[in-house]
Amino acid sequence: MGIYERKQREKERRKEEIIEAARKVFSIKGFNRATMEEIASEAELSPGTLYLYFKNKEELHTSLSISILEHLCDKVKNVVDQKITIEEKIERFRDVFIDVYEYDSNILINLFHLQSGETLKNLSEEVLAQLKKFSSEAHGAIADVIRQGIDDGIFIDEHPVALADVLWATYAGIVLWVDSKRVLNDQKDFVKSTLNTAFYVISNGLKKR
Amino acid sequence: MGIYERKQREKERRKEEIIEAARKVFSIKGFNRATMEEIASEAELSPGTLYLYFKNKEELHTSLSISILEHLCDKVKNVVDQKITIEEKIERFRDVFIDVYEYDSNILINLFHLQSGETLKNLSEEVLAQLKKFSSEAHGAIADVIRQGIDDGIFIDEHPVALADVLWATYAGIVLWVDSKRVLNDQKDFVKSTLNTAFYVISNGLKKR
Amino acid sequence: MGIYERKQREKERRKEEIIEAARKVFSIKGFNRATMEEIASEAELSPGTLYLYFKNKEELHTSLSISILEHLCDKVKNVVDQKITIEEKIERFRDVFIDVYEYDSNILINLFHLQSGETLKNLSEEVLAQLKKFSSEAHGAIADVIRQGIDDGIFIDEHPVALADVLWATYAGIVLWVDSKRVLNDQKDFVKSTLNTAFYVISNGLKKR
Amino acid sequence: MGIYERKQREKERRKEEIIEAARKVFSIKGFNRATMEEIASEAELSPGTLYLYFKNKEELHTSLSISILEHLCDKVKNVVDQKITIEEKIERFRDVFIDVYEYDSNILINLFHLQSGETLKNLSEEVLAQLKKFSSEAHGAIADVIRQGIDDGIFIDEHPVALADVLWATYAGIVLWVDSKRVLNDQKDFVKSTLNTAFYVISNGLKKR
DNA sequence: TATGAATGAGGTTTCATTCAT
DNA sequence: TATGAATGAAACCTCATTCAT
Repeated sequence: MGIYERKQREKERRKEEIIEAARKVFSIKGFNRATMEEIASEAELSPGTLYLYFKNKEELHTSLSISILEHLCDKVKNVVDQKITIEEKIERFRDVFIDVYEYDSNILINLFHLQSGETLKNLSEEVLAQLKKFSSEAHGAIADVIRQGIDDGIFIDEHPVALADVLWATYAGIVLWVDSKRVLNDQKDFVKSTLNTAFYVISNGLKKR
Repeated sequence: MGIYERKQREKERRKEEIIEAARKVFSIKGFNRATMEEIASEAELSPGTLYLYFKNKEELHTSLSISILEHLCDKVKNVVDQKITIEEKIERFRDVFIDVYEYDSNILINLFHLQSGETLKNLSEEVLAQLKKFSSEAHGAIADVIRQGIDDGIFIDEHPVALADVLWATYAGIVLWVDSKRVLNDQKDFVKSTLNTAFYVISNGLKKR
Repeated sequence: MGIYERKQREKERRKEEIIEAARKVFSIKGFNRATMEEIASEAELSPGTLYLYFKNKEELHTSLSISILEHLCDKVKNVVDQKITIEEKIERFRDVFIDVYEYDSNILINLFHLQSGETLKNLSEEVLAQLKKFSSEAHGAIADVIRQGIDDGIFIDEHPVALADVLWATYAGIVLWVDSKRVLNDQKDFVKSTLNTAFYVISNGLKKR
Repeated sequence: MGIYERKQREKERRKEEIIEAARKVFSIKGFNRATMEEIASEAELSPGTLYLYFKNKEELHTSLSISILEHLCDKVKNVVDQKITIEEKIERFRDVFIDVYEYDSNILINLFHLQSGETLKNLSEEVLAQLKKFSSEAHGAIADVIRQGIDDGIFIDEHPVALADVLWATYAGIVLWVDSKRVLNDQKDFVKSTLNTAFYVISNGLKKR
């Protein structure tokens, strides 16, 4: 391994460390209440160092979101490659969503929260590109499975991309909606059952009659 | 009308005016970038005055959210009272969601965005109560319709509240998800068609086979 | 006096106070080393308040420069109006320059120091306009006197504006040059004698032979 | 050449390279906006290396100033040695000033700008000594010529050092004054003509009647 | 009730400088 | 000698909120 590669790898490792620290802080405080100083302190670095690796707070946050999106994307693509029926794949998607939610629900909530217009202006090209990449890959994989279902004559004749949107959006919606209900109604952890119901309804609804 | 009632009514009117000004500013700037001074100026009041009517920025924002939630709630309940079939009612819910989205999509996005854990701590009891009230009323109305569908043997045998959750969460999810896709992929205004697809799938999925 | 005028006047007074505090701090520390907090503290105000009256540090500094430029301008115009010979007026200009230098040499030095390209970009239109106004008025008044001298056949046939430039630049140059010499050679306060010599040479040089 | 001399020479060469890089960056950005990292990058070195050759940013800047001052000094002394009349020498001084201005006006402006009190405190003895040396040499050379003119009965009976101050300060003043006018009035490149006028007035004014 | 000037804590960010390698 | 990652102090500026009038 050349000296350049070693440095590059070292740099990646450091980035990961910072992202890990950011995960903890953002998770507890949310974007606004989290401070760069706090994240730096969590990473046992000085505030200035963060800026050697991330352009600004916004970008650090997005890099964190990307890391979870990448994770999600990997798992979704993994489902596609499995040798199982279409219907089973749809069920596996549900499981992936539940897994990821359980892995880090707060960051997932932030992921959906912060992908709004104004937010994306301060991001570097690189980060924005990654965001798009993983986002469209995950989405594309789901659309592919649905397309297959349509081709097989199992699913209703709707545009597969639109159906993938529905699936994905439902996921996002349940995560957020349930989060707010948890606060308002002091109910806890019914994401799982709600997702189950949702997927039951949707997979039922996808099928031709 | 006594002097007390008149005062009370006057106060309500003033609150409405402020909320209206806040709607404009939050809609354009989002929660963080909007300033109390800007809202005050839009309402042709001084910053200090806002604090006579709302405890803080957070609460003003939530009051705004509530006003749209109330609107949504009214419309949902209106659907329930109509003399139409269950299936038509489900279709009407879709129309209500589309209407409200078109009325003020930005605020609606904020409504979902900001109902997250940390945010709700600064709210007064009164505001929190209202939030819960409209939220559960709207949700309950939907659940009632679904329950009816189940009782009529049309819909699948799932818990009606859970099914209402799914419906509602799907709505929230599509609004948010589509908003972020708009930014990432430069696509515009396909909320409507996505909602259509979603409701088609779901209403299909609700039905017994 | 109406309420509006009173407020306006009050605001002006407060601006003056801040400028006065800034004069002290900038005078001792120079532009870079002076901090807004220090100026605020000198003015017995909070840092935030400074920003109610001045857009930023740059503009506060320039406003200070303007106040001395205005003073200089007044005195120059005053000389022009006096009923004395052209040659006496030139001598009076010298006295004005010496007076102003003695009034606040440090700020005067800053005035010349900071009127450089990059600096002026952050200023508000209003401030920039004032800067130009006083600058060109003072300069114009000097040019007028010189023009008179040329018309009277006393002075050499050069463009009066160019000659005014020379006079003015000599002033600026001596203030700065002498300031740096003071540091390098530990000489003190020979601005006056240098200005005297300069004006002697120049007024001699202005005359036709 | 011994190993010590070679090292010394090598060190000088490296210093020159850094100064050259600094010239470019300071010239474009000015003292404050220029960063050590940028200068290092321009010199194809690392930031840390700059500190092996210069105590700090201030001293690097001053070294740059000195290099131009040395250049100026050389040229001035060169004029003195020429076999021409006193009056021609004064004219040559003007040409030297114009040449140097044209060579690097920005750095020259900085040279005058930054020789103010506070700035000089961080300089090493060595650098300060050089600054004084070239400064007084150039100035002394001019004074010598003027002294000669007085002795020859051509020039007015004033202290030659004071007259040299006037000449020098006029130069500094025009450079700065013209720079600020350029910004305020959008006029360009009339340093030359202003310097011409100034020298015409002054050389006229130096002469006895 | 309404004002709006003043507050001041606190955040992000920059960058000259250091030091282990 | 050279590196360059890391430091960390410090600065500017914002803005929600208060309170005397």
